[in-house]
Amino acid sequence: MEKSIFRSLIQIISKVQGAENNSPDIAKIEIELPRQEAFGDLATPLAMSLSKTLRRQPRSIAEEIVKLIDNKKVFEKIEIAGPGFINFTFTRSFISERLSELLKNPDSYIKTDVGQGKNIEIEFVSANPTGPLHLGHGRGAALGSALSNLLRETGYKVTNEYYINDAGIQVRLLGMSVYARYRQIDDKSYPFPKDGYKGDYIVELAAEFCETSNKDLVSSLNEDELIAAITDFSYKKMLVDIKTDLESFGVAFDIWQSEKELFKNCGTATQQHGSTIDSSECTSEVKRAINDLKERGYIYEQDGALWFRSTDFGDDKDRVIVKNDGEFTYFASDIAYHRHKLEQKNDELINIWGADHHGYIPRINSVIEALGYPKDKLRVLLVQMVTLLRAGVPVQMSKRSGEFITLREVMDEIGPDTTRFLFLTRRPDSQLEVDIEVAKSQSQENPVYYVQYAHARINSIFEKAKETGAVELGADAASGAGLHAVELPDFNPELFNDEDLKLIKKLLIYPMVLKNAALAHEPHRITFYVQELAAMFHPYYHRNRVVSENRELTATRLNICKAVQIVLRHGLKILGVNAPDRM
RNA sequence: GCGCCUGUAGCUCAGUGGAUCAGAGCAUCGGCCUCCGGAGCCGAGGGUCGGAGGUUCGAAUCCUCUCAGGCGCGCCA
Repeated sequence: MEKSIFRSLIQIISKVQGAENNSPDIAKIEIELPRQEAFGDLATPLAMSLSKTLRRQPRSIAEEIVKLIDNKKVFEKIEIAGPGFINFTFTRSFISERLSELLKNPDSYIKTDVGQGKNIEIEFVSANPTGPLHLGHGRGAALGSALSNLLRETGYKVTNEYYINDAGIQVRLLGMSVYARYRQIDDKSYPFPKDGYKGDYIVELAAEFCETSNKDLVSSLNEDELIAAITDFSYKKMLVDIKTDLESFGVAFDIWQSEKELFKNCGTATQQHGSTIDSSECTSEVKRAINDLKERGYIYEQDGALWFRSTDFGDDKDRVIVKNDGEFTYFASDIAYHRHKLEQKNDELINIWGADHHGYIPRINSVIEALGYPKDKLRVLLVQMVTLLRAGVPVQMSKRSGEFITLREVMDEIGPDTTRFLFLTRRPDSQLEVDIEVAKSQSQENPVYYVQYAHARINSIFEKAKETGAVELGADAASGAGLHAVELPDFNPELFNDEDLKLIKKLLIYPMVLKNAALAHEPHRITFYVQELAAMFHPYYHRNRVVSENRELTATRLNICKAVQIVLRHGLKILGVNAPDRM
């Protein structure tokens, strides 16, 4: 819908700007929703933004623009209001034509092409495989997958990626913890590692290893080998659990990138120690990355360690990548990882991190620049912390102490749909308090049900229509479950009342909402839109009888209902929430 | 101490590239089941947008300071 305004404005903007400034900045044409209905359907502050460069009064620019727009088929009226807003109101015939398009070709109507086929890679969750996912991870997972869906619907080619930190000390600590629990099965006094993971799941892992492992094989191993075997078993098991939880949560990844792989030196999986960096062909990603930076002159040695000069790119201090004991830091593999992603023909990278990693942003941005890429190639989105309460009392979250509430528990208690919706109705950068008791008790009046109910309700309207034979539904109607693909007789735009029109206009701006949400990387806008749409539909339903004796009116309203359902389904799908036909 | 994020209705939160409204849900109070699903609808009350300055014709929105909460500031991950 806003395209029609764009078209009109693009044609005339250069005329208005005149010869002295003939580079119409189309990207800067903003089209927005007026705050009040009385101000028309869509509005643009264009005249006001032009007034700065043209040094003219906004209202006079607006007048000139309005005079030049000549499209009576599309615009019912164009008004100048306030300091220089141009308000557009569409004609009924244009609205009805757009509604037809939405009904006949929903995909092409909804599809916008802000992405222009660009490859975009989103890395999210990436929790260490040392324990079950907790609620904070759930927030990142909800955001990441919704953003991924959103970008896919707006013309990007999206890859979802999970980075597995399977090479570091945390995994070793997991192994030591499980090993200790394993030994404790026979010897209760066996010491537990000081900073070990204390959760019950560690005990379970030990028991499981005990049950499933080959006894003869185990007894033939020395202690180091046994620890290695237990470590391997444990983190792989955790990874399986994580994948299972994510699946239940409706989150899928295209790539599971192992950190360990980045250290692989032509087929050997052992992590390389020592700071000697060779440049032979047969070398690990990590070493190649460091060599790359070295050649570019950003690496130096000091105090027996190898440093990356990130201060060249605005970081507070330089960062160590190989410690003086010869071990790589976590940062080293992260450099390699990002270099690897950049080499994969990705036009854009997005990382979704917990806010506790925000201090890490300058150094990773430095890496992008040091490798010769533009800084804005990578965008880090921060997800603020989730504070968990149970009946008003904060629950301490710590994997090490073993006291935390898992994503799995919450999904089991309140369901994946509610959990996702809960996360997606908040801006990612505001801290979130979740009271588990409240979330549970609210479940009957949860906003997600409100939206889903609108969808289910429409389905039952179709059933009613079919049952009463008020209109002839196409052949699809007979197929039973899920009437959303139903074929309907045409609608008659003359029958639209004010409420019909209001609802239809809300539907028609949906692509604009998607586009803006995609540009801002803010899926929560869809959540709010979908709630608003449901909040318009329910009252509409109560005041406007859909299935009636009047066949033409029935057909018209069924079409509107169908359009509402199409948009609701689409929006909910982006959010990763079910759109049930019955509840 | 320095840096990042956040302070909006009793609660949980939208709105924050100025103009064109301080809003939603929950909770509270009062109505609606001869009629397509009451997980719904209609209505009411409730906020000096943390505070103080500043810029402007105009600020929840921008600038400065301040108070409060969260999170960072390792040759940890």
